[in-house]
Amino acid sequence: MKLVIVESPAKARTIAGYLGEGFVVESSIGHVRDLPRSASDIPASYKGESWARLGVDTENDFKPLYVVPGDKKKQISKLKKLLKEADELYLATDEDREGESIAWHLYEVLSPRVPVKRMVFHEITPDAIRQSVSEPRDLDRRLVDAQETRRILDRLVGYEISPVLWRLVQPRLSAGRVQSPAVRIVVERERERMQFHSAEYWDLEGTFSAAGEAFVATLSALDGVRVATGKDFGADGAAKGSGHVVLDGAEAAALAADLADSDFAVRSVERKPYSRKPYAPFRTSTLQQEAGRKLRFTAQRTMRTAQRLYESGYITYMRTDSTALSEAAVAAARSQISQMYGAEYMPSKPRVYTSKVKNAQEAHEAIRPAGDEFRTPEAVARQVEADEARLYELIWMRAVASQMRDAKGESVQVRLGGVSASDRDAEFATSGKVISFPGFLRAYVEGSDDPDAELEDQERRLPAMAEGDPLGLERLDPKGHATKPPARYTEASLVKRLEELGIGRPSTYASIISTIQDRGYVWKKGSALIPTFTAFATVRLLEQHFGDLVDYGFTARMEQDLDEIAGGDGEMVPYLSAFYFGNGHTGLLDTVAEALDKADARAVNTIPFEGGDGLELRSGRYGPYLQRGEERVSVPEDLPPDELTLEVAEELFAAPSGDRELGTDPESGRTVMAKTGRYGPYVQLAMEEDEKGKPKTASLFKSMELDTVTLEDALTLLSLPRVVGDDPESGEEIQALNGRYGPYIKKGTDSRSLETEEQLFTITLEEALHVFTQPKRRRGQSASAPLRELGIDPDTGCAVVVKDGRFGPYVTDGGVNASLRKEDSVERIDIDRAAQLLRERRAKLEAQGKKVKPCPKAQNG
DNA sequence: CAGTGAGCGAGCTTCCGCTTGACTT
Repeated sequence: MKLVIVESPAKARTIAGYLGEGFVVESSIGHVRDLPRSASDIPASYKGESWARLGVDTENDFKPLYVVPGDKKKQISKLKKLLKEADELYLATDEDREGESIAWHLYEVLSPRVPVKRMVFHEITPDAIRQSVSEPRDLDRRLVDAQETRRILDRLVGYEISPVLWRLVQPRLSAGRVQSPAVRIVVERERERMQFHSAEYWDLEGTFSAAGEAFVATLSALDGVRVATGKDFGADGAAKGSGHVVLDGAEAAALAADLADSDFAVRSVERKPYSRKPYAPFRTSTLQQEAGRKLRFTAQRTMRTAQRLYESGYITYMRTDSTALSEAAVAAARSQISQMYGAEYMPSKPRVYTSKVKNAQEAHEAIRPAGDEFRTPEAVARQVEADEARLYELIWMRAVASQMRDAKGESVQVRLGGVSASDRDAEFATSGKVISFPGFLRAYVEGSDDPDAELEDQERRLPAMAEGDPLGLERLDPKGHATKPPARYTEASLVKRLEELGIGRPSTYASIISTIQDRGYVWKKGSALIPTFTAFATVRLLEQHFGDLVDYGFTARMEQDLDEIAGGDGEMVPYLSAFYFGNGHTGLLDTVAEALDKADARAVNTIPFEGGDGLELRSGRYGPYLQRGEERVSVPEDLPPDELTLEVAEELFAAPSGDRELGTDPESGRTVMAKTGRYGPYVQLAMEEDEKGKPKTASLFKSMELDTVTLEDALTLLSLPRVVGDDPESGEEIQALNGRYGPYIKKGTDSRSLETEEQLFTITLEEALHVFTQPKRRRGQSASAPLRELGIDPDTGCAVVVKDGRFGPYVTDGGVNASLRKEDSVERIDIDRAAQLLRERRAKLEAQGKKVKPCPKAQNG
């Protein structure tokens, strides 16, 4: 038996059918080994290494530590079992950098004792598969090196720079070769919008008639000088260049009146043939863009739906950067064209699409209907769900249209004009388009991010006109226009931009969008991607200290270097060493150190704010806020940055967010306010402007909410502290109060927490005195009661127990404590594991030069 | 960012790129 391993289970099923008896086809389900993802993935024997967190031994030739992730272990043992029965192994993963690497990892993990062959194919057809079996090659170690270099570089960048963000911006943030430029693209667009000043300009829209047929034309020139359009204005709102005239509303209205009785005639008619080629079949990025524009799908929904179509055998592989069609696909498209649209829609020769995508690896075909005969959308719709049917139709239309003839027609430009009562020459222009042969447009019209551009695609007919023809004037309307800031990115346009820059891969476009949202860099309003204030702070830090990383050309340069490694003109270790330690330039390691040393957290988190003298916009621990002198006010997180104008800022200062009037305190006559502060929601007795001192405040109980708290609740809260009584021994007053850590009672400088907020009002003097006789202890915790007793630690001879603490469950021997790890649980942990954790903890304490407290028994003996 | 009294066990977060499922309700 010969064992063939491919990457995808669906592919394995198809190929198994083509190879038949004597072959078993299985899948690796993607990569089978990787650097440890998080601390819990690091084997215990490596935990102590200084480089364990990176998973790359930077001191020893960047040797990577590979582990088989938990979710892949089952598949590996399955493959191992099959390999025992096999007398030959074919590694048939994709023929690109990642595929070659998967093949190598499989080889390493399976350590086969039978002959191993590398087998590659680009088309999944019986012929292609049979041919590739008969023409195997060897593993390409250089290509594997290039992948490993890419993998390690990404790890070094991500895991060295992210901690800088934790220190200077916020914990849990992330930086990476791909995500950081993506965030920067969105931030830069928002910056442009923030700096944008709209310009107003006017023209005239005239309705004319020729031979009884009406049409519309726009004022294009006045006294021979071109009338300005949107393109003549800069982002600062000022007109740029010369040779045009800008009209304001009054001028436009005056001109309209002046032209009301003028005679108009056609001045020129210019006809041009019109022709348009179809679009290439889909690759991942264009599918995501079109599904976004036409079906309003997110990138994720598109990929999920395509995955189902692929698994059911309706379409070819959906993660591809190629627009190439196999011969069988071209034949299928052509036969469908002649059947459905007629032979005149079919070009004499098949169209060939060559990809212009940067860094394309082209391991697969374009995305198209599967098989040697395309199933019609109607046939597929009967068998699948709505989303799948719609996406299939889109894929089908695009693939079929790509092999159809060009659309043909004629476009016409008409100029017309007249002279006004005060002798001004006004020229108008209009254009039309007539399609004489629709060609591929019969099957497919591309969607657009810009609705105006989409309109252009429509046919527009004009009446028949010739130079010198007199025209009737039906009406003249002054039209005001305003220039608009560049549109925000959508998922579709961001994917397009990333692809243009060669950043990211087909398998990751959708997850890039998810990542930048999950990390809190970007949020969606409708389909627009809006950067958060955190994103501004992060991008600014990265621009100032890691300019190379967020440079849009970084990935392209890396790809060139990887190509050199793959081609034998470069080597991994010197390359990584230069990148990390530096070589005639500053390496990553020093750049990180310098950033930590020089960057000022306050400056980093301050976002430039136009026009606000003495006004600072900052991203802080509690979200974004504005500061002016001593005054501070929160900025709502869902306020798009470009809407934060000086005017809005003033409004925010005037009415701090979330404030609510609850009513009047009958005793003092003061207004009772509910507010949100640094420590959460609270109520307050308002004070007059000129009053001195501080207003009385009280935190809400946990059971209350800011939106629902009543005046009665507020008055109860504000009645605290309550005097419980006097201590008969010392004479000191005992008070019940609500504080930072919840309800408590206080006697002089001594205090004890209470169990419930209710007790603040019900506790008696006797009960309070009893509470004071007890030792201080944390809320809700009976005096250090262990969750479990594990027995005696063989290392120390002390009893070890599991306790629950602030940071979750931990084990302790009375001297040293150690938190349970992700892979541990209170129920399953045993004494051996606990002893191991304690050993590790002791070692770590010693390494940090801290004292290791011995456990009670060791102390005694 | 409103201001009021503890005592106590840290450890982990993060990258990019391949590929699918899932302890249960």
